[in-house]
Amino acid sequence: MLDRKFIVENAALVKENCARRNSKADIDRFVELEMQRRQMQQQVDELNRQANETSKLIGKAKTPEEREALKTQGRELRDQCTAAGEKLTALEGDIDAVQRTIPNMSHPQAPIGGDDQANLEVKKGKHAPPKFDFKPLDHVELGEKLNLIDFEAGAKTTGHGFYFLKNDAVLLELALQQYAIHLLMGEGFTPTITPDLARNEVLHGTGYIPRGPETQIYSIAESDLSLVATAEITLGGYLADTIQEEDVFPIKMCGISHCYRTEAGAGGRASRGLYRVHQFTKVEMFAFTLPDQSDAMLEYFCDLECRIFDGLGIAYRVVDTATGDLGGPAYRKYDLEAWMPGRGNGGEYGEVTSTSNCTDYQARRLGIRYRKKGEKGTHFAHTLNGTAVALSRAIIAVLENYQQADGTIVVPEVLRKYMGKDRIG
RNA sequence: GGAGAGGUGGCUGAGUGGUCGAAAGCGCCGGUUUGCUAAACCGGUGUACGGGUCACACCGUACCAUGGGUUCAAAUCCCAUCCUCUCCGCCA
Repeated sequence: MLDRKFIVENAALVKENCARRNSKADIDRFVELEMQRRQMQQQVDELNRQANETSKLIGKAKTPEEREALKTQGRELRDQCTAAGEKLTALEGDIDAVQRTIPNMSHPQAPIGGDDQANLEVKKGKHAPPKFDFKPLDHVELGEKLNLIDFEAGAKTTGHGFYFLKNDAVLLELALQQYAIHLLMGEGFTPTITPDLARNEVLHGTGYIPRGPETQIYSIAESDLSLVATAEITLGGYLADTIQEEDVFPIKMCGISHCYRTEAGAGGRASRGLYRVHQFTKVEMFAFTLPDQSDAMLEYFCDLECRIFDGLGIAYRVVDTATGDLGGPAYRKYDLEAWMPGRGNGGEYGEVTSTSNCTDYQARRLGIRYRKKGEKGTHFAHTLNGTAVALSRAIIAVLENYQQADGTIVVPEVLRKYMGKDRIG
C-alpha cells in the first residue's frame, strides 16, 4: 500500500496514476477520512493524557473525599476516551479498506495504456521460433500421445484444471526445477522450499486478497490460512515485521512452491491444457533491496529470466507491461512470453514468466524496514519478485518447441544431465 | 492428541496494581585513556503516530505474544486465542 501521508499530500498525482491503472480507488474519500482520522487521533491522545494525569493524582490524594472525586473524574475521562477510540477504530477500518484498493505508483517509463494491448515489446530472445516441416501438435496432443499428462484423471480426482504429470513429464518437471535452482544458486540466491499455505495477513501484505468476490485464492475453511498463489507470498512474508541493518541488502532468495489459483472469471480465455490450471509448481525469485537498488534489480531479474529461456533454446519476447495491466503492487513489470507452436493458429507467444518491482508497496504493509547507520527512524525496503520457471507453462514450451517429425521430443541440452536422457518418446 | 512450563527491548533476563518504556548484564554507537589492538572508565542506545523546530532539542499518545475484560490506573489480575519448549502418545 501507499503511505497515507503521501496520498494526502499528492492526491492529484495519485488520482492521475489510478486513472492510468484502471483503478477506481476513491482518493477524495480517502483524503477526507484521513483528515477525520487525524483529528480523532488527536482527540483520543488528549483524553488519554488527561486521564493519565488524573490517575497519577489519585495516588497522591490526601483525603478519601478528594480521592473519590478524582476517581469519578477519571472514570468519565476513560469513558469518553473509549467512545472516541471506537470512532477512531471504525475510521481506521474504513481508511484501510480504501487504502488497499489504491495501486502502487507507476514507473515513469512504463507504457501508458488500459490493457495488455498497450504492452511494449522491448526485446527478443537469442533463438528464433522453430520451423517445422510437419504440422506441429500442441502440448495436449503431445502429452496424450506420449502418455505424459493425464487431464481426465485430474478432473476425476480433483476437478477441471487439475492434471497428473506422468512418466517423463515428471522427470522434465524436476529437471526444470533443478536447472533453475542451480542457476540461481550460482547467482547467489538463497534457495528455499516454502510453505504452500500462508496466513491471510501475509496474503494481504503482498497484495493478494483472499475471500473477496473475485479472489484468485483458495482459502482453508475455519482458519486464517490460504493456499498460496505463488511463493512470492511466503518469500515476501519471510522478513515481515523486522528491522534490518542497511548493509544486509540486497537479499536474493528463491523458493519452490506449489501455486494454487481459482482462476475465477477466466472462463473463455485461452486455457487449453496446462496453460491455465488451478495448481502448478513454480520456482520464484524474490529480492529485498534498498530503494536505490530496486530498478537495477528488476533489470537483473529480467535478464535472469531471459538467460533461463535462452539456455533452454526457446524463442521469446519481453514486454514492458502497460500501466492498466500492472495489477496492484507493481511499480513496473516485465513479462516474458515464450513461443508456443501449438498455441493459436500456427503458434503464438504466451506468458511464461513475469517480474515486478513493487518498491515499498508490499514492504509497508508487511513491515519490512531497515535502519541507516547513524540515523534515527527507519525506512521501508523494496521488494521484487520474478518467475524463474513456472513449470506448467515451461513444460508447454519445451514439449511444443522440441517436438520432432517422428513424434518424439528432444530434451533441451541443459536439461539432459538432470533428466538422464536426451529424448522423450 | 494428552500433561506441564513459558512468551518482556538486538540478545540474556528482572519486574505481581500507580514512582515502569520497563532493573541489570551483553551487544552496539560516541568519548577518555593507551605504541597498535585489547582491557578499563564515562556517556548514549526501541518503534509508530501526532505536536514542535530551518534542522535538532523537546512535548504528548500508544506499544511488555494477540484480542477482550476488571480497575481511576495493568507488563503485573481474569478470560480467550496464537506461538514456543519439555514429556507422553501417534505418524511420514
